[in-house]
Amino acid sequence: MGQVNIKELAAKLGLSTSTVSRAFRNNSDINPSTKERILRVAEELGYSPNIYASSLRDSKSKTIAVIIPEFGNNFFSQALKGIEQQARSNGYHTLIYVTEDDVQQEAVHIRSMCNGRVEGVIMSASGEGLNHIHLNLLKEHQVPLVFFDRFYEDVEATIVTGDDYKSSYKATKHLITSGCKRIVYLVINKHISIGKTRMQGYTDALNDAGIALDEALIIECTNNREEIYNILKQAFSTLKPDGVFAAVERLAMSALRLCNDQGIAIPQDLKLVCFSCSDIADLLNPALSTVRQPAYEMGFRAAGVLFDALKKQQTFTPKHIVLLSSELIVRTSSRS
Amino acid sequence: MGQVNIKELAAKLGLSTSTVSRAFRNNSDINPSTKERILRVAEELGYSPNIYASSLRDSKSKTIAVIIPEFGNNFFSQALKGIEQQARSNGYHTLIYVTEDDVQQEAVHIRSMCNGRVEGVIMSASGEGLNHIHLNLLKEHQVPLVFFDRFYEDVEATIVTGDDYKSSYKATKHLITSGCKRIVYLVINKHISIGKTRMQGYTDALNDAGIALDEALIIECTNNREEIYNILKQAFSTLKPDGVFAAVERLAMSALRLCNDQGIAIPQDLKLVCFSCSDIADLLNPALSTVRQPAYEMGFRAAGVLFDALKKQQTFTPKHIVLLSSELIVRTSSRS
DNA sequence: TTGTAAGCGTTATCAG
DNA sequence: CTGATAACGCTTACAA
Repeated sequence: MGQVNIKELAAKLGLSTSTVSRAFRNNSDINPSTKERILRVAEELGYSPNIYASSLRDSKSKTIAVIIPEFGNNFFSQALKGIEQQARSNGYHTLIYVTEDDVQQEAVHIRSMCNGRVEGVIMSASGEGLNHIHLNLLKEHQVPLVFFDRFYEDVEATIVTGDDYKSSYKATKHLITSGCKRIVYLVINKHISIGKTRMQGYTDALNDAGIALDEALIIECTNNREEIYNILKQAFSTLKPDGVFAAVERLAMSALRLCNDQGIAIPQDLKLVCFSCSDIADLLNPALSTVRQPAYEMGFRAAGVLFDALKKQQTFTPKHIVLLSSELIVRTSSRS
Repeated sequence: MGQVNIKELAAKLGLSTSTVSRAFRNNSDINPSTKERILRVAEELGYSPNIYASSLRDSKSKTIAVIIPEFGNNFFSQALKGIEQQARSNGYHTLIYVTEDDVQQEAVHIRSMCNGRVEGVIMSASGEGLNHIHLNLLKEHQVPLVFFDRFYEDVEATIVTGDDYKSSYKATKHLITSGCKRIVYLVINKHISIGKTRMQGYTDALNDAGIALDEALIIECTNNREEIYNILKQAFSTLKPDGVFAAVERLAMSALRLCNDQGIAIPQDLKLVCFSCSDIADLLNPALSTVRQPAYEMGFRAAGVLFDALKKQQTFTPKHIVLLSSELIVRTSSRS
């Protein structure tokens, strides 16, 4: 690095390193004019304190990490936006890690965070509810953790998530009252936290309406667009559903595409509702009924919880769940 | 931090700190069995080398920074995905900074990167082409920089961007040959790099078709959905356009919404084409013609350039432009 | 193959 | 208000 360091700067100024150091802190006793002179020359020389030395000195990194399962969908980018904004206004730096839905990756990332790199972690879980000893590392290293959206139930940490059960129940009930009898549930993985919770809302709504649960109507998909399409094509042709409740946006989009291709009329032949953070659901053909999660707010709040803990010097966040309510927005795709 | 350090670990093992340190490096001379024993006990005690101490020692942070103007749109999340993936496979950490289209913020972020925090920067510019002395800081501190999408022409760095001029020309020409006579150009800011380049394609296409440029048809919008809507409403009612070319997705979506609301038939009354990375353009009402930028690839390539430079120990990236071609996908919204 | 020791750039403490 | 000094935890010559 073509870096000037504090020693050189001090030498050039005819001062000690301590005095120079003080110029960069706000609380220290220092002659205002000395301070000003130091800052001016520092500016000229392009000096600023090496953060690794500082961090090493007082084990503060002013950095948080965000771990998410995937990237490039509306939900996570909006949540991330909320987190980043919160971090920025708290003067923190934000490291971002993607797991691609792989718990192994998650573990790798977590491990890389236990050497003081970050002061706290915000994450949306990738795994299934078992196998997360890797999170104990954070506890051991006293790095506070906050979950958002997807979480591990047995890990002690604050959770900020949506009222998925309730909204799923509501969405399913809405389909039922709109006349649907054979409602399929589309999900990536019915065992992970959100897939599971949302399914529970679905099954309970069916149950309460006196509709027997047909396991065949629960369709597990993948993350790949072509695969999803083919799975749905196959499933729709054999199952003849008249309603679709999709746990994630991507699945609903493929369903929509399939219906358009196959001439299945929405909402006449089939009604469709899904979880989605898309801001153009109203422009789709037909306009899509959605359960809209407050993604931005979720990120913002989760980060807020973390920074509160950090301010209080807490080494963990209390086991506590913050439920943000989602909104069921009925549009053409599920009108009766 | 409840951190074990190398000294304690060494003591517990009856070894010196150097030997322990060697166990964590791959190249050093060390007895394999000693190494194994060290690693095992380290695991037990939850030890891993403090990265700030390491970074301080050999001024390597294994971290890059990404600076983007905004968050939560398809383009940047996909680009980010490409960058993150590249970083991950190179064993680097990724810091993310958002400027909210504010050059001041950009400067603040840049400044915070010149103390060794990062080894390189990938950024999409927020400013207008002047006023970027703040980037000299990176050069002074020998931190290599790569631009993607939006750049500053006078800054020496590699640029990875789309062939915006060509695609804009093509898109506009397509509208013209589809019969449009009064094509409006929607843009957030016609002076910044992409807004400007895309406008050039638009004006040249008009020109080559013998259509006189009408400045009134260039409509500058904001970033706010309601404001955009109102601006367009006003503009459309007075200008009566029969074609729309939007420099960014968001503007086209508002145009679409407006037309839907006002009963302006697309493509009969008005044809619409826009830059967009949406993967559901085909599902819109009507299916939207788009210029699709290779966002993911752009991020991936930009990061690739940076890591190449890093591997070669270069302190800068050469002034050089990589143009990735966009694809004009004609759908219903602009069919004649 | 292992140990010793210097030093990376800062800052808190203490003394002046 | 300013200066000297030790320490943060690690790595790498160099010595053994």
